[in-house]
Amino acid sequence: MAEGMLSLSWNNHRATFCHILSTLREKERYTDVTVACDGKFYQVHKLVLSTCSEYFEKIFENTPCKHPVIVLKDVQTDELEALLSYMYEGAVSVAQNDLARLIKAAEVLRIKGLAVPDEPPLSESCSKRVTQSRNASDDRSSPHPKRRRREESNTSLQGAQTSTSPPASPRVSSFESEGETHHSTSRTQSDSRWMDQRSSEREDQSTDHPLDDRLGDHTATSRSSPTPPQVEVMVDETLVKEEMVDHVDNSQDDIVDSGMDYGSMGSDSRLDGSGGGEEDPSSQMLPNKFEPKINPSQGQAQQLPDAVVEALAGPSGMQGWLSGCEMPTGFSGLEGYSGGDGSQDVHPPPQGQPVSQSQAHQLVGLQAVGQRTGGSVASRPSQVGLQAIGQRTAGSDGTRPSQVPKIHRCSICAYTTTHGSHLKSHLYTHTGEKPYSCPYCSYSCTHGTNLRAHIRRHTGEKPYACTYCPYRAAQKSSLKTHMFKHIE
DNA sequence: CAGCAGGGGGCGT
DNA sequence: CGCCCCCTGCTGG
Repeated sequence: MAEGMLSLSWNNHRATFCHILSTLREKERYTDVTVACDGKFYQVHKLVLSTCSEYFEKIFENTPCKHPVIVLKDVQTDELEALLSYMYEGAVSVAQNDLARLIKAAEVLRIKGLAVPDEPPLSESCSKRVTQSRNASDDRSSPHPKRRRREESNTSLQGAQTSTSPPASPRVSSFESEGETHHSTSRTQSDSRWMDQRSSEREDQSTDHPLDDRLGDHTATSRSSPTPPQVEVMVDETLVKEEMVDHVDNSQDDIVDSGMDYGSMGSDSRLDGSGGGEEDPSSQMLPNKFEPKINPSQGQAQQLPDAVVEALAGPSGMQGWLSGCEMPTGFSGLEGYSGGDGSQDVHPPPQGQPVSQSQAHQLVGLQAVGQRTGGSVASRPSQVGLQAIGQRTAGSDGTRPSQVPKIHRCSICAYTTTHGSHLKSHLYTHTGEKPYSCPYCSYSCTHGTNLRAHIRRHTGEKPYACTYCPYRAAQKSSLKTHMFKHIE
């Protein structure tokens, strides 16, 4: 720099940034997006999500509302929590058995560094990609040149990979070219420090691995290494890189475009974090509590082999699902945020019913990780999560009987109504949005009627007068009660 | 009494 | 179909 110019470097910038972000998340401060997952709601920041995932980035680009709610269906809460920790802190600990699931979820959400290469500046990546794409096959067979992956266990990996003949992935990027970057410790990047762990990975992203590879990979890792249950997933670490590499190529773009189901709606603050398909109305307004911990028990439920198998099957099956799901099941991409009414015109089978076989299949495919339950997918309210939050259905059999009143169903809970607008207000109970604000105080609510009743408190208005005495009540029910006195 | 939430009906587009 | 309004029931303080 020119003379007289000083380069000020904040040594702890990265650590501080990470810490503050985590803190903000814990305190749910400045959060501007809610991620709903299997009955739980997580208040997070668009900035962080979009920084760590193109998927989220696209969602936000296409979602005008200020505080969208993204409903994730094929991701389980423990996975989401782990991924959030990963995004906010750059690292997360995950049980080895859960790794496959986690990666799978990361793929779905296109989490950089886990499922998607943490792309370096475009110009660079593009050029490289082009040149390398041709060599994809080569890379595939030896994708880890530079990874310092756990050398111990990867022998089988390699075998598996070489044996597979994957479709060439469009997303090849081989930053493998040695020597590219090194550790994130370089000072110049201080601004983006909190993310740079990931960025350091880009060097190894060879996204061209086929699913099969992934399979092999997982199996190998999970089985061959009797290692401790906990695997440290550090972004800088080889472990992650390896996984990432393997997963990257799953047509993530498709996912983004066709939209996993997510619905978004405006919401303010409080969301029900109580989980479970059916919401207890009384608990709905409880502040959402973020649970930073990965739930180990959940992870255990699924044996590794299964997870691996699913992981394998998932991506490939998913594409079809994704592209086809929109129409048939009525999943819609961005819809239902406060601007609209959140209801979807779909004809999904009501609980537990008739999803056509093909649809069922697709649904199954969508349950990326863990919950592939065959035909029963649609039967559990909580599993409907992926669908846009509000949905409507014509007939239970999906045939749309010509004049049966349309049923609008909430896909978060079992609530149904024939009134579209009722669904809308009902959804407020899930999103926490309270559009009606009192001009006199900070009170706000979800019903205009209730607001009016509330305002009477301020105005002192008591519209309900007793016909027998001067008594007046602010609530009709009060007058009713009062009238009993006269009747007696 | 205050607040919440579901249901029904009317009206305008 | 969406919006608005009203009614009602329930809960908790």
